[in-house]
Amino acid sequence: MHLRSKNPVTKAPCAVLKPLWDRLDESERSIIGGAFSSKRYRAGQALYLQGDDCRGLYCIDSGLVGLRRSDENGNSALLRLAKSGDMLGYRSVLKNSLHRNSAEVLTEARVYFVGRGKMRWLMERSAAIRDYLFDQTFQDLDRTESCCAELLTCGLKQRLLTVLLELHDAYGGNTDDDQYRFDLPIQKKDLAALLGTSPAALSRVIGTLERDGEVSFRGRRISIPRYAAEQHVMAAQQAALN
Amino acid sequence: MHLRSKNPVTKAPCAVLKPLWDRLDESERSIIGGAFSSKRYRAGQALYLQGDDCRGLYCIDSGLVGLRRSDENGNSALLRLAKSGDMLGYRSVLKNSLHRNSAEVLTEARVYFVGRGKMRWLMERSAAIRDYLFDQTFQDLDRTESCCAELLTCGLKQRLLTVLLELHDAYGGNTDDDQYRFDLPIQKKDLAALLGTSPAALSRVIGTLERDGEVSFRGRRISIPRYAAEQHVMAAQQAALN
DNA sequence: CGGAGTCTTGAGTATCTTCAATGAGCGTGG
DNA sequence: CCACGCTCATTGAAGATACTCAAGACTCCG
Repeated sequence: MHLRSKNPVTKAPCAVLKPLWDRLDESERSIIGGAFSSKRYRAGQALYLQGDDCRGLYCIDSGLVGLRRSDENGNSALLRLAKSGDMLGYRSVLKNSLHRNSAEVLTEARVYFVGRGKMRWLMERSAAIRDYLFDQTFQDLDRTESCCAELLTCGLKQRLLTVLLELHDAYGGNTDDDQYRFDLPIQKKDLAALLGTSPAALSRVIGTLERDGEVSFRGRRISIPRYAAEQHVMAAQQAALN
Repeated sequence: MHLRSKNPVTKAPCAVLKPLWDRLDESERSIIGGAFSSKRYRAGQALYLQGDDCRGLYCIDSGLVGLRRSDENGNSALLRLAKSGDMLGYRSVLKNSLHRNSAEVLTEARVYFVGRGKMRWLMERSAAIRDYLFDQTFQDLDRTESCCAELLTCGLKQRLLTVLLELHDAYGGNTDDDQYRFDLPIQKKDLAALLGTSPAALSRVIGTLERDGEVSFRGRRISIPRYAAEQHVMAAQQAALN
């Protein structure tokens, strides 16, 4: 991008590290700059599998990655989607433990990687990096807790709407007219897994929502009437109370 | 306990801080020793409410505290139980944010408190305290994520068994004979809220489990046949893959 | 004993699962 | 280009699961 882009010290290695980058001093930057390698993944590949031991930290630059947990009965669910800017595996790095989830690439993705040795080394040197990871952990906890709360209190319909609006925010569709529009970036079977249900049930729920005019699917193109979206967001915000 | 127990520097102010205490040096101990105040709560009282701003950190010495989240429709659920050794509110302290959940005392409890100013001050001084909180956050995240995964994949029956076994571990009943036994420490309506269901549904589920011989309720006294418990635990452990 | 809160039970309904069949989309190889 | 196989998506039907509302029973405590 920039004129001096060949100098590794002047730019963040990937978008995900931009906020961290700004907090680092020159020497920290030069250390971290060379620690990352990057790789492209196609949909269907896995960054790591549940039960693997931890090789290092993955930073998603582009694409969508699903975190899947499977149980003994073959049941599995997507705990969440990770998108550009998210970091995966930092817990296993810091606790030196096995991965508790699988990370599977859902849409073609570019991912940056730091081996866990380097990662630990960086953690010991830089308070900025420690603080940054601490913040990330808090964010993950908030998100997971909210997800948990929604699972405890809401039905499929509401949860589907929540996920769709999150996808809309993340995948910035236009909100020009009176509809929120965007393209569903993942397959419906993955959307179903994210909601903890079957594709069949999802299909039916979408049917009833369309009948009620709360959402419209045309192929992958999704439209949500502004009134329905805002009503849903209002409720969620009021629940969070801030 | 010890001979010199009157010296505040030599003993941890409460059980919850024991693991932290062992990591601190003399000066850190003397600082933190005077920072805590303690208070007894009766069942039904609240430590704080969802939407309150954060006064400080609560450390549970004894008793059970439920973390409840309510949404706009009056629906509410217990996200989790906190027991002796757990710390509440540290996220709001560190992020300077509002409480996202209410903390209500379910059984008579003793709780230690540190104001958020002191808390921050301590955080800045002591790396041991920071690390300790970081660990706690990780544990919370793991627990919440597992809860979320279970909600996505399991029915009421399994979730009830999981909660009962957790309570058994926490509330140490005897495992002398071929039954896991303990007293249900909370009301059934709270147990229902913890499972995200109604007392009515819970009652029915218990009925079917008793009919199948997987659990037995006599008043508050609960017995779980060893084979049923171990089968359930096995499955869960296999799921965690470590 | 009375009252409040808690727990159980019943009946009807809504939601979700499972299995199976069908259809739609897509890439491969003839 | 089309036939084939594959995965994904939808739909139907039957059954299981869970929810709501409401009535009644139980328990604790004054």
